[in-house]
Amino acid sequence: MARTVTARVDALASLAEVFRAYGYDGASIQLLSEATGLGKGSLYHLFPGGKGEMLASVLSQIDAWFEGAVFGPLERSDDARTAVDAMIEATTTYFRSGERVCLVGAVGMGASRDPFAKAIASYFARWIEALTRCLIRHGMREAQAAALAEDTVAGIQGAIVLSRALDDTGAFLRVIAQHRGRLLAALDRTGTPSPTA
Amino acid sequence: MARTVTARVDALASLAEVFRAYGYDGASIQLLSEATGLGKGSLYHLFPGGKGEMLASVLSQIDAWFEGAVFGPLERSDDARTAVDAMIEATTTYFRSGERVCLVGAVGMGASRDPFAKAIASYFARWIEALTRCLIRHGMREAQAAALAEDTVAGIQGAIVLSRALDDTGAFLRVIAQHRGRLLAALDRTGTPSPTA
DNA sequence: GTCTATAGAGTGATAGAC
DNA sequence: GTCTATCACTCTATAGAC
Repeated sequence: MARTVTARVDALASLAEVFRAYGYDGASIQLLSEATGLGKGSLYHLFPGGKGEMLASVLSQIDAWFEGAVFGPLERSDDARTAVDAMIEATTTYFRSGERVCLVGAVGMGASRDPFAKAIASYFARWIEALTRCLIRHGMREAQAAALAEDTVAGIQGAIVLSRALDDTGAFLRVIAQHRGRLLAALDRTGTPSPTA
Repeated sequence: MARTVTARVDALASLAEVFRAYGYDGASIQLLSEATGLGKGSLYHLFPGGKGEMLASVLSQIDAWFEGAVFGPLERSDDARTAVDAMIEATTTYFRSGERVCLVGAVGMGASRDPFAKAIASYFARWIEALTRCLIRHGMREAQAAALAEDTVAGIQGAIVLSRALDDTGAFLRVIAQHRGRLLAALDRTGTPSPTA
């Protein structure tokens, strides 16, 4: 049992890599088998639901990572400026400045999204919610916070699309910098003034 | 010969629909054949390069449409505010408020993007360039115009990703409204002042 | 007849499932 | 490793315009 759980977790990183590189349809069982070093039989033993369960598990692991590294910190922070900067840094690192596709977003754009639609929607809803709450706790009006959060999350996704399309991580970094600047500027105009009191 | 050209053009719309719905890998020749109403033989006669040539032709047709409906008008307009609004409206309609995926962006995120990388990059580069020039012609500083244009194009792509993920066209409309507001606000702060002179 | 557009059975390879 | 389904693609045969 423990071995199964460990083996599953160990496999997830390799599975994620393949899904990211080839998409859901393009990721063949053979590729997944080679990447994990597990035979086809072992893969189906670990993931009886087949390829669908493999992707679902990967998406769930991604969601958990973001919960721990991005969403949670946003909600728990007591300084919105630091929290925003931490989010920017974490996502820039995670998405490798746009070289690395957002698997959740990519699956959502694809043909086979239906079985994963709930997981995809909740990932983005959670991200927007966490950022919104962070901004509100800083004193921002709810409507503005929600709009800004939605805009920022969309901007990060767009930055990935654009930098992949142009094959230019600079595009990602520039777009993200704009969003960071807007968030910090809006915070400066809000509630707690930074140095002055 | 003329018949061939017509048949090709007629087929492109159906091919595009299938590529959009199923992605490049997921779009089987059988699906493409059913959607166009053409037998496999006819498809391969019209597109000797196979599926790759079909997608390349579709991308090229999309590019041509945007050139005529978006990029060109942006560059030729003599009022930036009107031009920005026209771009917003054209893209909102074209992407059906985010229900319709951007095929160019989607292929760029996918595994089989390599053969189409040039076309994808030039589509986005052209869009950013056209918007940048429109803003510059209005009097905006080049650096600000370029940053704003890049940010806007990324934002539109992100809005599509987000609204598809959340299955909510409202997300698209809200994000696009934010970008429109920022463009117009920046224009108001620039060169030609709107009513006052 | 010639030629082009068409259809669709047939090819080998490879998919996912077990 | 085995199984069946399906993949992209080829090839042959034919229908109709001139």
